[in-house]
Amino acid sequence: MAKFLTNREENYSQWYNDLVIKADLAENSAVRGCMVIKPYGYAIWEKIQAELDRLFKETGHVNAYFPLFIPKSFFSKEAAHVEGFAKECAVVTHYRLKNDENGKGIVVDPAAKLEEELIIRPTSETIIWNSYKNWIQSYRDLPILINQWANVVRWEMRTRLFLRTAEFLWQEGHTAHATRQEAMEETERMINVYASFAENSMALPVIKGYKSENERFAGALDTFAIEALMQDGKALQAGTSHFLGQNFAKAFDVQFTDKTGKLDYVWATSWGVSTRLMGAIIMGHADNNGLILPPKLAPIQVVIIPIYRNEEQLSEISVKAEKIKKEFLALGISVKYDDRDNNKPGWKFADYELKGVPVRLALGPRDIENGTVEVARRDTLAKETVSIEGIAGHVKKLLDDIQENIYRRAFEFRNENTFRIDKWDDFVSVLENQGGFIMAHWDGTAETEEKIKELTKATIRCIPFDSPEEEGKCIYTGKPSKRRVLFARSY
RNA sequence: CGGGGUGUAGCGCAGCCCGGUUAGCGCAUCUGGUUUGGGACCAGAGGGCCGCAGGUUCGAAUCCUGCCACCCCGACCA
Repeated sequence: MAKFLTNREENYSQWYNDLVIKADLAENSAVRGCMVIKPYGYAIWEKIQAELDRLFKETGHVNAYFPLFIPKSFFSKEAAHVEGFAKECAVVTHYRLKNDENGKGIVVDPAAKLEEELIIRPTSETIIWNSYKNWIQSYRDLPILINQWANVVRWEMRTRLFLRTAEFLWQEGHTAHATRQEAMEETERMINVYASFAENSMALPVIKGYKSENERFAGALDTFAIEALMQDGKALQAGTSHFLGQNFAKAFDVQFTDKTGKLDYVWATSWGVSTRLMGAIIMGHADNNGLILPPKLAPIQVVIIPIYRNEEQLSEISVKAEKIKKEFLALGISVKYDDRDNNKPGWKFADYELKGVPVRLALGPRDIENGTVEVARRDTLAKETVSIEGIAGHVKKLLDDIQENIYRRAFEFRNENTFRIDKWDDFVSVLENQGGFIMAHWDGTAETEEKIKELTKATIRCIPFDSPEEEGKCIYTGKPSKRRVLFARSY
């Protein structure tokens, strides 16, 4: 089986690329590093969006929209921020084209040079804080809890569908608060929202923690992240939440009068997840037969495939199938009845497996006769024949079961591939031979972190919130350390 | 951005080294028929600016130059 997919064990990254293309999620476009997200892939993104949007609103946030373009001068107001993003910015310098004088197509009109160049947003802190300046005068104007769904551009050297593209879709929350504590609470709240989304909806266990100074967001005082382990033993940063302190308020001069009448700078956070989550879902669950979508994010949760020898049988099956379909819809289960006659059932079975549809029902003459239906689950590929009576309830439970099972599977995989390591040689050999998460001591210096990265390509993914205090010696320098941190090679 | 590879029908590829009839194969597509419980079969048909732009030549998919895109390995990064 799976003769259309590269084997995962043979070539992991080719397997990933094949899967994205063959499951019809996305493809490369004519523009370097930019992808076309195809309807099936976009449908998954829409499910992700819908659930996250619900969670954001539940925690008091509202949506708004800010411009795609950021004047260059805004960008340079926060020093660390510009430093971090300068190398990957797309810049608009002109606003008009004209016919080439040699009659060969069109050229940029040099007369139409912009007074001030516009940066295509790689992230929106600066353009947003420029607005916040006008919105905030008093503590009564706070907090501001805004999220925006947008596209951003980061001119990446090397791109991969969903994991790293020059343009990507994301959401970015930008909040403003009266106190340090409130902003810190918000930063924590949102990393928790991301973590529970990852675990409950994406069925992927994640580790929450602080980023080391090196890995922090440009302009942040603290960055929290969730890190997931992929099947090839590499880590994927799945979401970040930043405590920005008063950096952007100071850069954009956003002050407010507090309850005591004193002027102070506003405290800020920002937080985001992107279409990269698609990559996490793929690499977290999929197998050699294709995608395995968590039922909660599957655009099609159940597919019904008719098996028939003639038109008569088909119409009989179709009547039954449409009836079942209604029962599913009544329970809020999304279902597709695939009665296309250009492919045989076996072809459809393989195709829906490739696309990761959690549950497949096959309905044939045998079933019509016996009042049964064949139920196949994508996660285990197990098949059973059950009574057609009460099928919707049965499948609903099965979907919950699949959601739970793939989470458990990913959880066990992560546990089996998380190592507590105290010797440098072991550290290197685990990274070389199997990958995975490594919990090891670190002396807390950026130099050591840098050196370890240089030698092993592993970085500190995060300092887990729940990493207990424990006396130890740095894995590389042997200097004293108070807690273990999470190392891994990463995407 | 450095090193390596690739680009020929919707997809996967052969042809290129050594220039020369009408550019070929498999899958897919269309038509007709037989089929349909794990990627069906037979017969026929359609589909090509040989990545793009220049150059060499009587003649270029094939040789040369430039550009574009993709893949792999580095540096950078969500």
